[in-house]
Amino acid sequence: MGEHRPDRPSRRTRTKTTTPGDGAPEDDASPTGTHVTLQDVARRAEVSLATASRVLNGTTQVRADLKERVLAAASELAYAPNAHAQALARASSQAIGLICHDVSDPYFAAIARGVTRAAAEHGLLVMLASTFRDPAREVDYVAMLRAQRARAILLIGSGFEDRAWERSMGAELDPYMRAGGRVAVLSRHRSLRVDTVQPENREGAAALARTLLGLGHRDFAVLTGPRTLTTVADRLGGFRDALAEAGVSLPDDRVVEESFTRDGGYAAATELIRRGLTATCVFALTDVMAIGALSAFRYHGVDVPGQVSLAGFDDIPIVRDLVPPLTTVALPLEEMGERVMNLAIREPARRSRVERFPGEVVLRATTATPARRRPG
Amino acid sequence: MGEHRPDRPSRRTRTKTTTPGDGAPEDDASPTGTHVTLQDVARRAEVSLATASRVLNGTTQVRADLKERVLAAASELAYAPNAHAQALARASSQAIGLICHDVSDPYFAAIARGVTRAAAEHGLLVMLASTFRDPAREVDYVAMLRAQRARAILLIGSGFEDRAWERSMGAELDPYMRAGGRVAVLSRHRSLRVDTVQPENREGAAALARTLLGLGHRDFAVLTGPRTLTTVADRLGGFRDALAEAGVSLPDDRVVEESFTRDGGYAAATELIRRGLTATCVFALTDVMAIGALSAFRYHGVDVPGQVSLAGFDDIPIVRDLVPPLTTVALPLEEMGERVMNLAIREPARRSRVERFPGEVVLRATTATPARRRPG
DNA sequence: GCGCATTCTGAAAGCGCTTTCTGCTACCGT
DNA sequence: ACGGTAGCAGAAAGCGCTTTCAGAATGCGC
Repeated sequence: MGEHRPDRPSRRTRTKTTTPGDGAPEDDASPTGTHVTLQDVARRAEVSLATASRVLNGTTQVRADLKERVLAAASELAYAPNAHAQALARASSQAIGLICHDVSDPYFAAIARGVTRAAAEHGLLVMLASTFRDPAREVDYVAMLRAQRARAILLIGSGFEDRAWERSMGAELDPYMRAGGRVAVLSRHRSLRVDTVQPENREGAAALARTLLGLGHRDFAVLTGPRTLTTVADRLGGFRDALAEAGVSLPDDRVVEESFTRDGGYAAATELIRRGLTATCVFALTDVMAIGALSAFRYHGVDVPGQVSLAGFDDIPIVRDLVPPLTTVALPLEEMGERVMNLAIREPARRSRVERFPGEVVLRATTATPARRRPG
Repeated sequence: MGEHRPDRPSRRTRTKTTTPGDGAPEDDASPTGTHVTLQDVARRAEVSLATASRVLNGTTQVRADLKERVLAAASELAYAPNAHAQALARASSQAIGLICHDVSDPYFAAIARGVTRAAAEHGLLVMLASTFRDPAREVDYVAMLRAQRARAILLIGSGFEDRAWERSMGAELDPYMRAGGRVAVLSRHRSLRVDTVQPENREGAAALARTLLGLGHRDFAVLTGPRTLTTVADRLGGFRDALAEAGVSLPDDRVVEESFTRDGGYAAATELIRRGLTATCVFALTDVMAIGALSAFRYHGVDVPGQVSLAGFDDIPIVRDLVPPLTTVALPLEEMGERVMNLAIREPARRSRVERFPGEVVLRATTATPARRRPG
């Protein structure tokens, strides 16, 4: 019946619980406890819920004056939409999950940087989980992320070669993916048929081996992490195979296994020394281990590269600042992080994509031609 | 996209018809698109929604056989509760927000490690945001986290001493806190009345200054980050004041400002050299800058600590592996991360708590008694 | 055997939002 | 002038869960 009133009639319609005494100052701020809802905004703007929603989302054209009222109301009330309600209503969330072993490891930190950067570009929030290398915890996190209806789950870091783990991981991941969840992994392959960013560990390690061989080394030792990690298998395998091609063998007692950490590297190098270091060149499977090894060598008065050459893998940013700067196989970590993120939110392909990132051998000063004791 | 669920009313119909109890228990694994809901579980267990919910939450005693049926159904369907729906219904979420400048900075990485560890203990998920030192982005993230109804928001890293920023930050934080959101910060104080973990930057820097003075240095230079950061003000202030107490001044041209990064440190040190380095001791306001500085000195053939001593601040893990190992002021970064997390989820106090963490000067090998050119 | 307290179950009302669907007004062509 | 169409506002139906609330079933005392 009514024309749209050109003038504003008394504000506040049948407000149920609006604060009485609508004095001069715009008193709205409920003192505590409850959030401002879209309903509040709509009421204050004297429009329907639907209209308020439309204005705020720009879904549909809304008459200019209404639009303005809504916007004003929203800002006056400092309205923040409830992302959970939105996620529920839209059946999709604004968050992606990132699972890695340990954020404070420079390798993961660099990748996480790439991921968060890429996520920011898409207006996504990153939920970060560190498993501290506990497979069970990894599965738990996937469950949580699944519950959060994360738009995608990113698994960063080597998978475990373990049947039980693969099974329970699959039990979480399968239903997640079946329901439309996206999964992408960095650096793992076995048993997971998902989009993958794959550093060429095997080839990189092989290339490194050849380079080291080219320097004249014939006597190697390797500092490795847990053998259940696919990365270990690949890097160690690639290295060993390339050596074998040149007729150089890598006896088992030259491979020292420790945890994939700085301290692990330190311990492994120390163990090597204890066994009576004869190798002229040591390959630490990750830069982080190499850092520890370098310190161990220094501590024990073993000159690098004078007495022994040392090489790592990953090229985390810090290694160029070491003394001597570390020879390593460079991986574009941050870029890999961006790629895995982008893979995950891209339209799913019929079959899983694999993006390979070759490693580039970068020779720095921890390696030199073998100076002593060449194997006869 | 077709719905293939015969036993499930298609979305958004107004059919009130609950499917009558037709016997045929079969058809579960929905091929695609839609998640398993509690409704599905209840139906399969032939109990009500309420009962299923109660079983899964252990809210109330439920008859043993029903309980068993629900549990079985849930596991057979690989049910994962929708955290958004839970958050909505319970009006509280399982996630906390962590805002830092850059995860890949070892300082933040170490803190993030502590935070994620503590969060895991409480079954919380951490939503991580890197601002890349952009104040506007920081405010945006708070808005997002607010929308997510994050249980708490953790602001890690120095705040900006900037009126406009403080205002817009407050505009987000105030309503959030008023609605029951918890906020805790690490390393900032101005303008935010919230629970705080406070490294004693001023005192730490002062203690460092005194130690350095004690070594015999009288001629200092400082490598600093952006002056709008409170951390810069505190560390620089503390250092300068302690110097002043000993009658040593720190002229402005001895303070080089660069970004708070490794490259910033490198650039700042290079600039110092360009100006004709006369100081016998250089204080880099963060270890990360010190790392860059150390490399710059090495590159330019300046011996540390032979020609110049160098000290940092924070004691990030890597600095003990530098050559020479870096003298610095140690902060228990990981522990601080745990504390700020715990502060945030603890019952809010009537007035904001402040937990102070003193820095401990740890002398390593980048500092020595001044070997040359003593002033005066 | 009956009334009443005691459990436990299921129906239903939200939580805050999006998105039909319906219905209105204004405008168009003829 | 009239039907037809476009454009836009509002009512209401969910999204998947938790949690009252009321009702059914059981047990007890007398």
